[in-house]
Amino acid sequence: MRSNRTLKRRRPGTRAADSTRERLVRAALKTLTQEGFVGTTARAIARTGKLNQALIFYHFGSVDRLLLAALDATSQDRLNRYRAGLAQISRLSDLVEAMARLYKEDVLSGHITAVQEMVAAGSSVPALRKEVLARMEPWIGFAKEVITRLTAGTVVDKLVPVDDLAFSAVALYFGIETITNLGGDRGRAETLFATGRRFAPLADALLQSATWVGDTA
Amino acid sequence: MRSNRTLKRRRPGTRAADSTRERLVRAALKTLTQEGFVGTTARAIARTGKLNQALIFYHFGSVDRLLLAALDATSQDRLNRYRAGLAQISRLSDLVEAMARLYKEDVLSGHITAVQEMVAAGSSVPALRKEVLARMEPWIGFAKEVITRLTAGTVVDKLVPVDDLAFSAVALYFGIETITNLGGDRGRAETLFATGRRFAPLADALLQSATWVGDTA
Amino acid sequence: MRSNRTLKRRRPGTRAADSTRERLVRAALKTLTQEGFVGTTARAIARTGKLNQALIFYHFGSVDRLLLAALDATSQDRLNRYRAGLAQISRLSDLVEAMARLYKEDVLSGHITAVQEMVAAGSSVPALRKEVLARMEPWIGFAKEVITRLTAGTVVDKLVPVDDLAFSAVALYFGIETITNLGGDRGRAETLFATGRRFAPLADALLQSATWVGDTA
Amino acid sequence: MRSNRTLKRRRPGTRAADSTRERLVRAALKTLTQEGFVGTTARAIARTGKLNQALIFYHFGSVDRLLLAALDATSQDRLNRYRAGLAQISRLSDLVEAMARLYKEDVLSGHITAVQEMVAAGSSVPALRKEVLARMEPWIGFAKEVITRLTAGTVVDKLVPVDDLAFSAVALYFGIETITNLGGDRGRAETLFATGRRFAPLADALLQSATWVGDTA
DNA sequence: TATGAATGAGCCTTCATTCAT
DNA sequence: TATGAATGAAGGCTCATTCAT
Repeated sequence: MRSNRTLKRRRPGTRAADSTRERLVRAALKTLTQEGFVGTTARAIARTGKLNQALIFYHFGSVDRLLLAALDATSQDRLNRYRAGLAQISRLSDLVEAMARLYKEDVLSGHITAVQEMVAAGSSVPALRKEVLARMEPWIGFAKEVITRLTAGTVVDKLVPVDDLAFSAVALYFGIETITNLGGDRGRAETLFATGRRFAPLADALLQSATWVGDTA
Repeated sequence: MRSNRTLKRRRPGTRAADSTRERLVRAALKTLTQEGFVGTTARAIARTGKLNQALIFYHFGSVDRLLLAALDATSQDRLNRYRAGLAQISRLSDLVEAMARLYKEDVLSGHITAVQEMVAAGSSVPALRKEVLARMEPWIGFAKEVITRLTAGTVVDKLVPVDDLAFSAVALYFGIETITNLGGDRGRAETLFATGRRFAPLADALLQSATWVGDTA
Repeated sequence: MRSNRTLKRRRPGTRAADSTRERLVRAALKTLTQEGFVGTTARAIARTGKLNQALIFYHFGSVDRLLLAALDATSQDRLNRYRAGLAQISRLSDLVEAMARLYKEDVLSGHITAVQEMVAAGSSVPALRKEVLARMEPWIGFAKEVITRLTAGTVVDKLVPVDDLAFSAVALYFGIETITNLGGDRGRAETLFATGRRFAPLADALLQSATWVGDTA
Repeated sequence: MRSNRTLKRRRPGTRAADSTRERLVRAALKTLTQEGFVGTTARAIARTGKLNQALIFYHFGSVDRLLLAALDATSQDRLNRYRAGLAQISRLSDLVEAMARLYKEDVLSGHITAVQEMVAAGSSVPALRKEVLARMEPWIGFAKEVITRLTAGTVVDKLVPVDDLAFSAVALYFGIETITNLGGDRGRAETLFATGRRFAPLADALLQSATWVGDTA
């Protein structure tokens, strides 16, 4: 079984062959979304990318490490996008808008499915757990930042532990993606965004009022 | 690839051998929690249950079908437990208490990990998706019932679509379990329960007041 | 592999259960024609006859022995039919007619396919060879009888070894069946009969004249 | 069941590894003659050729496809031999001589047994039928050529459909081989050749005279 | 840097057969 | 006489990985 191997380091000279590495990463991501993690074998990846199977091992040492690298790449890329997209946000209603936009990007690019597949893979394969978890942490940290910013000076900020909120936010996000991926339809997720959009203004108002109360106290 | 097979029906006469079926189901569940889905091979299950590998195919026709049967069994069992445990609940604070208790049961029995593994498997293996999803629906339905009961006559009931809440609740639950399973530590989930416990009374009060408001209107 | 086992004797009391034996034999024959020898497993036979798999072993000791018994039964039955059908024949033209009729019977009953499958099986499975061959010999003997009768007093009788003719006749017969079975169409065999029918009178005439010549000599 | 699989195409770059392909083909052929079709498993072939089992699947995709490739190879090879050997033949007596020589070659090389095994396999395994039949057709075509040449200008040519003769010739050939293979002794086949040798001159004379008759007409 | 070939382990599944009832 | 359950062996095939070039 592929995923029982240990994750040994290996990384040949990072010169011109980077394009091959990139092609491998892209192929891995694509295969992940198309075939699911269990279908993402060395052969399948190579087929998807029209590459030689052995290149996976030459460049990444193992399939798992390629997959992790792919997760890294996509995760980094998306995190940057999210940082940029949410940088100026200070109200829930804006947050919802921005998130809806970013989520749509994720869906279209297929990246979210790939990431979700890797999270599921983390469950399925003990050897991957630690590595996958490590790649989730930045997201929790980022969620924390955003939440902190948005709730600064409100009751929420004072009463609710941001850690819990951040953890829950990320968990909810992946939970939704997991079920969505099972059903193959994005309908429910989109409905959720719509609902969120409807309530954001109200929540913003509540947060505001709560802030004043907090201030007078 | 095991999971590429179709899921053919099969079920030999259900007399005395039921205990074998049960042992197989238990072994499958145990293997799922111990080795992860990818490690839950026919051989591994047989080893865990000290059973002959061929029995899996005699009784269930395929590994996937055994796994699904195991999910069925555990899911049914737990759903009953949850129904019973939450039947009398009408306040959030009670809900949190009850959930915390049930969750602890789930953790101790290992059932929650097994279920989570199967949900992840549903992602990883396209052929399993539909089946796993079908087994999630009852939970969403149940969540809807509970939420409906708890929010009856409050603003929430009037404003927020229960479907969205139910879906989110289940997604959050599995999202939390997924990350928890990655980390191998229950700490974060427990912290969450603690936080929930702290806020439930407040939320109850808010719901109540909201109810009055609604009444006067 | 089923067919690697030795053929041990076994035959429980031949009382009322004969009907079960018969059903098994019929099921074996039917499976042979429908699934081919390799598809004729204990399970498949049991399924075809809606019988319990274990009965095969109870009544016949092994799948191979059931198959051989089936070959016996069908072979005996058909040989009787052929004997009866060709008993009064003394001319080639009559022979062709009779054979065409018998062949049609064989085809309709499916028996010929079953026999052919067993002959092929004899090739495929060394352990079956001797047994199958033994069941072919009566046919060669019968062919010899018929040929002897038909050529009695003709040149052919004096010049050509009847053994060779008989052997060739049977070989031709099974050769035709083999190719026919591959193609799934009886067309070629029927064309052959038509041609035979056309030439039989001529051949009869030749034989006759040859007889006279032989007589005068 | 091995033979239930579909026959997928596959053929890796045909450079240096051709010798492995050849070794596989040879091993398959040898196993076929030594163990019979049913005993010709991937493991058995690998053992015979002292090759890694997985090579079969690497190079041919499936056992059945290797077997078919083996049949192709041997069939092509022998057909060429037969073409060459019978190219100059214009009389039955020469034909019998040439055939006897070629047959002996076939027997010694074991090729005829292998082919016969595959023909039997075609019967036994529905999935192989079409493929095996397709590989028989060239032989029927070749037989037609030879028969046409030999009977050109004779009554036979005018009266008997060559198609029937060709079909019968091939059927007889494989029928003989089948029974021979069952018995494990070549005696009967050789006797047949001897008889054929004895009668060929007579038949040639008859054909000739028939020709004259035809001419005068 | 790339590749075709090769390998050993392992997987799911099925088979013939046996056994207790 | 019949049957459901069980078993050990084997089968076809795929996988991750390595190797020689």
